[in-house]
Amino acid sequence: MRFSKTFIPTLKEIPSDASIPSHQLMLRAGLMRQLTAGVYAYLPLGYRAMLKAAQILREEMNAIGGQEFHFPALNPESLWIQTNRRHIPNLILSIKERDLVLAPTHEEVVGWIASMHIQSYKDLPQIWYQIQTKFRNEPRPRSGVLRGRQFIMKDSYSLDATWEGLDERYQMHAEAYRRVFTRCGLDFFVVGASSGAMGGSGSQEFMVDSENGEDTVARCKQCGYAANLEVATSGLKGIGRIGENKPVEEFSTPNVRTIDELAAFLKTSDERLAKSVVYRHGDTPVLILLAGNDQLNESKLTAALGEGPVRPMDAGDLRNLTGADGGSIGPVGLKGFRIVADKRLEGANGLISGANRNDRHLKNIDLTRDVRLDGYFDLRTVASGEPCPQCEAPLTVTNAIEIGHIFKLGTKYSEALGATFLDENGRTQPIIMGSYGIGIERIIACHIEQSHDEHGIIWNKALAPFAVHIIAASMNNKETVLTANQLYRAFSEAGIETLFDDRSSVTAGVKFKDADLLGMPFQIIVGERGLREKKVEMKRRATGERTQVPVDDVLMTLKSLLAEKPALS
RNA sequence: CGGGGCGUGGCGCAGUCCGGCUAGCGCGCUUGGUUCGGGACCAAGAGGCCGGGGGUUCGAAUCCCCCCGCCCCGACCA
Repeated sequence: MRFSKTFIPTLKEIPSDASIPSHQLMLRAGLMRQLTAGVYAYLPLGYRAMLKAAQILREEMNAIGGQEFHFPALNPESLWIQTNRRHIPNLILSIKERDLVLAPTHEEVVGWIASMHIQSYKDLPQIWYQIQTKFRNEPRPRSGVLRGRQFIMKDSYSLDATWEGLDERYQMHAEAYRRVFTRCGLDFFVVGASSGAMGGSGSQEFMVDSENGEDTVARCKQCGYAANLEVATSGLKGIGRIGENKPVEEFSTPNVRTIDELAAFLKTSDERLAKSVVYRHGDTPVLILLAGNDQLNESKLTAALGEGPVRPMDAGDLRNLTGADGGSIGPVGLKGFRIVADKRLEGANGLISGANRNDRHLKNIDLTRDVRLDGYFDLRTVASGEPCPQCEAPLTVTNAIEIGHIFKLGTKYSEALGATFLDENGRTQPIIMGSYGIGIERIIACHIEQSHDEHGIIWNKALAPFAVHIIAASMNNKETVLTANQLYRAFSEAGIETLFDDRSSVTAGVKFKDADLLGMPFQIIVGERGLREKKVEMKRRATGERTQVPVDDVLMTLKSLLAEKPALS
């Protein structure tokens, strides 16, 4: 395309609303503009990049037998009431004038179609996918395109007759996703994840390391263990039992509120101090016991307690129910609470915990003797440096951006929607589903996060809006214009996507700056200087390396460079 | 939803505390000329309900009240 006829509004200065590199560059390079919080208009250059990602997705989805659909974004509200997802907090945006909602995902629609037309095990398995705009009632959009209220997603759904089939479809997706992200040139990794409100039996996330990510993951460099902090575990040992088992004894702890204060007061480590944290699970008060100063992990707590909302108990309720304040709560003699403990406390004795009287604690607590527990669960949050659960090497905890998520859903949605089939024995069974998503904008933004410098974007060949950027240094020089035009035509005829900066209104300097900002993999600079020797300059954006190439050889040279396959990771 | 910041030509900002001439600066834009390989120069221009509403005042971008929008931190995150 000719630059002079293409809408590429570049910005010299950094827009004040953008704080992370990908956001700044997507605006500066004219890929997109923000309409309102979390909603972006994609301009020609940005949309081209997104189409590149979408095409890769199509190819890889088709390769595993996926069939492309286009489901409606407008859904009847009733469909979401049927699956009990209408009122999940911060999920659905709705239409005021009708009982319609904007779909945040498409399990419901898939289930609806399947319920009508999948009748026999012979109709299964199926992989249905689409690339479509999703809407979400995001409370706080942020980081440019990384968390928006409207975004484009490749979502696919597998339908199976057996659990083994689901495993197979899930595995196929995992592999397809690896190929997709590899082809996109992303440096990514896979973590075990929580299935959260989606339900289901297993899930993994595809992650990109980034300080600007809002997910936190624990990883082991030695054995490759990786998990979202929501589910990550560590090899930290339980605190076990100690020899003497004295009777429980109350003692005074004036003004002690936190575990650290208690440890300081007692002049001991926090090892045998049991921290009590108080929550509500629906209407049920719950006391959670943790070893020392371990941090409660709410995702794990939610999973352990089962269906229903989980939230911290407010201070007033706590006082009414226990007669004490936060720092003095404990499990012994506590009435009306469900009590759960972290696994590190399994069978422990000799513990110190709150006495349910302000400024008083109890010592010599034996969980097996003194407390009516509802069980031990893994409830703590892993911290950096703790031993890996698989190999004991220290774990590192870092931020990451989620670019894909795969779920084994099971039968939750098919049951709610009546999506069943007849098995070989003529029995009605719910279809076993999986769902799999990849955010298109996130692919683009993550690539830019991973591939830019102080001058601009550095596109890889797979996602670049154009493979080549021809710069006519001067449009006043006949020879330059002629050669640049010839090359542009030759490249185009050879099927090489080319952006030709043919602007006569700006100086060469502006074109060079824009070319670096836009970041196409190869720049071909046509100018008087080189043409005296019948040469043009070829610059690799990634390395800055420049070479003089005879005009007659440029096409061939480019072709071979563009054919180079990136190393598969 | 809690905390913080911001809102002034297309973009980036100053002016707001302490009210006062015609609301400034840089970039961009238009026209003419000179330049022409790393964001050129000269000259002349265009472009503003100072986020919105209400109030105080002789007088409001500036003070007071209400509202809206955007960004950041937290809560939340299919």
